[in-house]
Amino acid sequence: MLSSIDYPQALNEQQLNAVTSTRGPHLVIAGAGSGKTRVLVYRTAYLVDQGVDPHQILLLTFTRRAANEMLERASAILDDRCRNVSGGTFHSFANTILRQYAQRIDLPRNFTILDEADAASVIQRIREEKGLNKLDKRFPRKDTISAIISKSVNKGTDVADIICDEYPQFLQWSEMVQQIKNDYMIRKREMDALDFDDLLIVLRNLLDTKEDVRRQLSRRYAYIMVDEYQDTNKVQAEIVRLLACEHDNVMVVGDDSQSIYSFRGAHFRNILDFPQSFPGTRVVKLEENYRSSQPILDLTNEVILCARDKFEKRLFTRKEGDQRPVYRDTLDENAQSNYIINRIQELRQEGIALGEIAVLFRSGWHSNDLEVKLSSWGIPFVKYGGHKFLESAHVKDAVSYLRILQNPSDQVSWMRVLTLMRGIGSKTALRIARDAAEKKLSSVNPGDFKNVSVRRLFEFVAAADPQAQSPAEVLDLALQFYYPFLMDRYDDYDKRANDLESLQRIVERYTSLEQFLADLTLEPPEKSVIEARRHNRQNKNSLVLSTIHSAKGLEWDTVFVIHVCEGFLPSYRSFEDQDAMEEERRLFYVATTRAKRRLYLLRPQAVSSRAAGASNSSPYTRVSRFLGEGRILDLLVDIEHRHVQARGFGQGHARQDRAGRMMLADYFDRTESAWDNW
DNA sequence: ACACTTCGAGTTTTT
DNA sequence: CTCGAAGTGT
Repeated sequence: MLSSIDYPQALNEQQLNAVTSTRGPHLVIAGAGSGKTRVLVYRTAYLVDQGVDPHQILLLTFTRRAANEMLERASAILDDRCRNVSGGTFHSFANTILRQYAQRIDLPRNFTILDEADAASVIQRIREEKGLNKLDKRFPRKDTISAIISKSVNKGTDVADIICDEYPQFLQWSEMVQQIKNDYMIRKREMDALDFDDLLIVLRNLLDTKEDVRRQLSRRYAYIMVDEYQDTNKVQAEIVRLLACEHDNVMVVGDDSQSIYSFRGAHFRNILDFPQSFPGTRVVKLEENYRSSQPILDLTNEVILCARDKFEKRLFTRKEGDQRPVYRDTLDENAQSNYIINRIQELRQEGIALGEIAVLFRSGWHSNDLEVKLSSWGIPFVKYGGHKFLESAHVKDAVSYLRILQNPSDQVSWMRVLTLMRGIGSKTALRIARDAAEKKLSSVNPGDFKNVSVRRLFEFVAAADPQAQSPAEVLDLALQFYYPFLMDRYDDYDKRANDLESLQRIVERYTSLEQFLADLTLEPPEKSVIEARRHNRQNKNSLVLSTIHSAKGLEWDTVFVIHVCEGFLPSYRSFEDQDAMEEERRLFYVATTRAKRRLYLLRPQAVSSRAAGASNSSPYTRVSRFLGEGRILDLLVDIEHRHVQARGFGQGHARQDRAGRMMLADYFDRTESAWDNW
C-alpha cells in the first residue's frame, strides 16, 4: 500500500515509534512542547491510512476543542475520513454511550445532566430541609458541600476522610455532610438526573457489570487513544481499562509534570500506574522540545527540577534564542497592567500579531485590572477560563424552559422558572414542581392554576413539542415567554438579551434538543469568546487572557505570567498543604512552558485591599517562592535584585513588611516619571 | 406563611 | 460580585 504521507520525514525517531506502533498498550511520556499532539494527529492519520475504519478509533481528550483541532489536522495531512474518528471528552463520550444503553441499567434515556451549579442547588434544598441554616456554628456553604461530595466520589474515599484532609474546619459536620451526600444521591435518581461525576461512574459500572456491552463496545472501539492522561482520575482509568478489554490497543499520552487537576480527583500516579493495569506496556519518551527557545527551556527545566517528586526528564531543544526570560517588579496591579500594554505596543511594532501573545494567571479575577485597561485602550482580547456562557443567570433561565420539556422530572429547572415569577417563592414552586413531575405533563391543565404566570407557563409547555418542532423553534417559544421576566428582573436586560440571541444562533446548528442541552453543559461555550465574536469578527487577532488551567496544551510567541507572588501563584489556598503546593509549582511550570520566544514574569509589589484580603492581610506582596529556588534567579534578567533579596522569597515574613514599605518608597521615586511618559 | 429586601462577609483551578 | 441569614412586608 502506498502512503501519501512521509512519516519518517515528519517525525523524529521516538515520535515515529509511537505513531507506527499500533498494537498493544503504549504509554507516551511527553514533555512540554515535545510534539505530543503531533503524535496523536499523525497516529490517527496513520491508522486510517492503514485501512482502519475511522469509526473504530476513539480519541479521548480533555476538551472538545482539542479533539476537533486534532481531527482537523489529521484530515489536513491525510483526508476527510479522519473526521469520522470518534472523539471528545470522557464526559461527552459517557453521555453518548449512556443514552444508547440506558434501558440496560434502568436509566431513563432522557436524563438531565446537572452542571456544578445545578448540583449545588439540589444540595442547597436538602440543606434547607435539614434546617442547617439555623445553626450557631458555621456550616459549609453549598458549593463547598458539593466539592466535598464530588471529591469523595472521585477518589473513592469517605466524606469524613476528605473533610479531615482538606476541610478540617468542618470536621464536626462530617456526619451531616455524609447524610446530605446520601440524600443527594437519592434526589438525583428521583429527578432522573446525572451530575458530571455520575456520567463517568455510571459508564464505568455499565462496562463493569454488563459483559456483553463491554465486549461490544470494546470491539467497536478497537483503537483507543487518550490525551492528557496525567489529568485523568481513577474512574476514567477504569473506563479505559474496561473499554480495552478485547484488544489492549491503547495509547495514553501525558506528562506527569503537568498534572494540575487533583482538585478533580486526578493524580499523576495514575499515569505511572498505567503499565500495571496494562502488562506489556511499551513506554515511549519524547524529550526533544520544539516549542521554546533555549533560555526559556533552561528556566522551565529548573522549575521542574525543584519539584519534590520528579521523574527524570530533561528537555532539550535545537531552537536557539537570545531573549532570556524577564522578571519584572511593578509597583502595583495598575503598573503591572500598564507594563503589559506598553510591551504589547512594542511587540506590535515588531510585527507580532496580538493573537500570538497571551497573559496567564492563576485565578479568573486576577486579570480584572488588566481587562479594564485593555478595554479603555481599545485592545481586543478574549478571555478563557472564568465564567462560562451558561453560568449567567439569564441564559440558565432560558435553558431551564427547554430542560423541563426534555425531562419533566427536572426539579432544578422547574424551581428556576417558577421562582422567576412574582409572588412565587421556593415553597410554592416546590409544590408545583412536585405536581408537574408526578403527573404526566400532558395531563396538567393550565386552568388549574390561579397565578396568571403559572398558567401561561403551562400553556407554553403544552404548546411546545420537542418531537415535532426544531430546537430553534422551541427556544423561540421559550424566549417569548421569558422576555417579560427578563425585563422585569434586570436593569441591563438589553445586554442580556444579546446573550439570548447568541443562544439562538447556537441552537440553529442542532436538530435534537437532547443533544443541544447535553452539549451546552458538557462543552459550554466560553462567555467572552461569544462576546468577542460579536464585537470583533476576527478574534484570531485578539490578545489572549487565560487561566493557567485553560492554557494547557496551547502555546504563544510571547507569554506574560502575572501576579507571580505569594498568595496568587502559589495560591494562598495551598499554603498549608504540601501536595497542593507541589501542584502550584506544576502550574507555574505549565504557565512558563507555554512560551515560544518571549516570557515575562510580572509581580505587583502591592495589590488592592480586596485582593490582599484573599492572600494575606497586607497589601504588600512577597515574590513567589518559586523564583527563589535553585538557579532560577540566574536565568532571569531585569530583576530588581535589591527588592527581591530584601524580601527573602517567601521566608522572613516578619521583617518584610517594614522593609517592603521602605523599598516601595524608594522604587516609587525612581519609576514614577518613567511610567508617566508613555 | 411565605416572599422580598437588605446588609455583611467571603471569593481557585473545570468537565 | 454572590451567597446566605436576618429583618420587613404582604
